[in-house]
Order: sequence, then structure tokens, then C-alpha cells
Amino acid sequence: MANDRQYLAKLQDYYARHRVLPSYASIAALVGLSSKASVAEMVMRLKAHGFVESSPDRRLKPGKRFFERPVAESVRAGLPAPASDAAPEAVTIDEHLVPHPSRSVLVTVKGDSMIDAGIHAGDVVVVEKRVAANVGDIVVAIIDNEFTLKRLDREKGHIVLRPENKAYPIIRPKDDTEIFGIVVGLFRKYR
Amino acid sequence: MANDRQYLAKLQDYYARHRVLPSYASIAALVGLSSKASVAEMVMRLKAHGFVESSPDRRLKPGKRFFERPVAESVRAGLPAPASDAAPEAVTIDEHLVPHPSRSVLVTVKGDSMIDAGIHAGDVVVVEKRVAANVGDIVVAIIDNEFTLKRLDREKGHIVLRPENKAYPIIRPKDDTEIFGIVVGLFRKYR
DNA sequence: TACGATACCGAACGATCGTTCGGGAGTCAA
DNA sequence: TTGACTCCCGAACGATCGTTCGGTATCGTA
Repeated sequence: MANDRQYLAKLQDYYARHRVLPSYASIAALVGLSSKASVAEMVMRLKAHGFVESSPDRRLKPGKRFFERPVAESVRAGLPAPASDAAPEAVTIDEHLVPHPSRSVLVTVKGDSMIDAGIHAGDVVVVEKRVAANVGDIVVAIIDNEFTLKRLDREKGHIVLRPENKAYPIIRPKDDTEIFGIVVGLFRKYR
Repeated sequence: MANDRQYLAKLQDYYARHRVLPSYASIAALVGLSSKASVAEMVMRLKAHGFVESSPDRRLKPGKRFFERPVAESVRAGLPAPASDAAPEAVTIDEHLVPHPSRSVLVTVKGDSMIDAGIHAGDVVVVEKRVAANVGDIVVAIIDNEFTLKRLDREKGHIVLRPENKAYPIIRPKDDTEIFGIVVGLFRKYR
């Protein structure tokens, strides 16, 4: 049971590389067991805890808790809590950030017009396509055939697009402006 | 080849539900073929285009292009290009952001000491645990039993932790400071 | 010391895997 | 009509799958 933690970690790494879980024989080689039977028992333990499941084809597949990453609170000093049983919180980042995959598009940010909102050039925003947006939403608008990232605001009864950077002017759209979608998430990779 | 597109869509749906690709027999039932041989040929076509691959255990696994999300360039107006053949760039966000799952921890950001680096309170950073860090890295340090997010810098030959917010002082660590890990990614959810 | 529980091994089982091969049905151009 | 090509079927193959079973080593508890 103590070792299971390490076994799981190896499986997670393998899955991260291959996007599939290996066969029992491969698992044995991977984690350092030398019998498929041992693997079967270990897998059963992981199943019992919800880390893995079986697919309809008796294939191993990640379970609910497989993707749970230790979410460290900014208080504790030692290692992050060993995920005793606390709420998983984070499933996959994908699911967390993209609730409606079929309606979503990834857009790489260019320029710094939203830098005061913490959106930098090179960041990637998750845009959910829709025509309606609320005041306060960060929207992707199409102006002169170009995507533009701005915050939607209202001014004297009219819709305006407000950049979050004092160096840029507020855009007061004429008719040729169209809302492409609203920003529902953002991510950034360092290095 | 025309049907392959639909077949792929079904596989993607299946994968979204189960996080595994089915066996050839199951694929046959799933997409409406009645011979594993037909499936094998279809799979070969998808393989050739990079949508699926084979794992070391001859298991089907998603290929590079399997997760293609439309990445819109900031030029085109209409719908994002229908994945003609351009490099998709972004795979899954998870994989993109967390290269080493077992060594990574998610930390929710509190406070605004890094706001000039575009890291706001409430953002979640992906922290890769390691003791060594380079100057310029954003690191998570443990100071007085608390996690702190700062940029690692060098000053007169000494390591210092520099906040990205003029309102905060530079921290010149004594001995009781420990690097917990470095920040490799960040994501944020709106709404 | 004795005991049950736990974690692993090693061999064997039938079931299912993906591959292979010959052939049928359809389309399109010559 | 003919031939080439694509897409699929159906049956058979050995390989590999996950499961099962008895057996061993190491614990903590009594």
C-alpha cells in the first residue's frame, strides 16, 4: 500500500507519455514487479481507491482520481498533503478550462492591450464561440477581419470594447464589429 | 477516406468518455464496420495521418493530431480553419502544461506579489518540484513555513527572491529558505 | 512462539487481441 | 467492356491478454 503510491506515480508518468495505460506485463516491467499476478493485485488496490478503472474491453483506463494532482495550500510547509482523502479539486486541466470542447477555440494572444488584466503576449486563451456576451466579459471581437481581445463594457447605453492598458484607446464599435466569442480560460507555459 | 473523418470523430467521442481507445472489435461495433480487418485498414489510414499511434503493447493510443483543437490565428475572420493540415500546435492543455505529472503540484496563488508578471490571485500555477533553479525562474520558496512565489535573481553573488510588484520588498534569504520547486505553467478560469 | 494479514512470485488457463489473406462490391477513366 | 483502385467482409493465425491458483517471505499482534 505504501508502494502503491510509487506505482501509481509511474503509471501516471507512463500515461503522460503515451496517453494509454500499459498491459499488465508492461506494468510489471515498469514498476519493478516480476509477476502479472502481483500487478493484478496492485491494480485492484488502485481500482478500489478510484485511481484506475477498466474499460469495456477490459483495458485499463484512468479513473476519477487518476488525474488528481496534489493541490497544495499555501500554508503547509512539508510535502503537500498526501492526498489522504481530501476532495480531488482538480481533475484534468483540460476539463477544468474547456467545459465545451466543441464550441471552444484556442487563440494565442498577440500584443499587450490586455496586460492589466494579466493577459500577456504569448498566452493562450480559451475562447468559447457565442454571439451573446455580458458586460464585464473579456471577448474576442472581429474588427477589420482581425481578432481583438477586449473587455466588453457599456457606455451611455452603447457597447464599447475597453482594453486593459492605458496606452490603448477605447473602441466604440460601428456596425462592422462582431463578437466572436468570450474568453473562458487562459493558460501560459514558462520556458 | 471520406468516412475516416467520421470514424475519427467517433473515436474521439469514445476517448472523451473513456480516456482509452477501444479494441478493434469494439471499434468495429462503434463505427459500424463488421470486420476487424476493415478496422485495421481504417486505423492504418488514421495512423498515416498522425491521428492515432500504437503503444509499445500494440495498443491503440491517440496520436499527435488526435487532440487537435482548432487554434485560430488572429487573421482569419470566418470559422477557424477546418484543420486542413497546418500544424496544430496545441495538444491537450494538460500535457502541454504538465510535462512531469508525478513531480508536479498545483498551487493556487494568493496575494498579488507577482502581479507584474501577470500572475494574479486565484490563478493556479503548475509547480515542478526540484531543488535546483536558475536565475530568472519563477520559484516557489518556503519561507517561515509558507509557500511564496517569487522570481529568482542574483544580487552581488547572493540569491535573492524578487517579487514582481513594486509594493513588495526584495527578499534576501537567510538560511531557513528552501526552494520547493519552479513554476512551469499557469492557468486561470474566468467566471 | 504462533498466527493471520499483506505483498509478492511463477506457472498455467481460456479468452481476446491485432494481423493476415483471399475475395466481393462499388466507382471512375479509358 | 475492361482494368485499376478503394473500401469493406469473413475466416483463420499465433501472440498476448488478464485471471486464477498454490506457494513463499515478511510483517505486527498476541
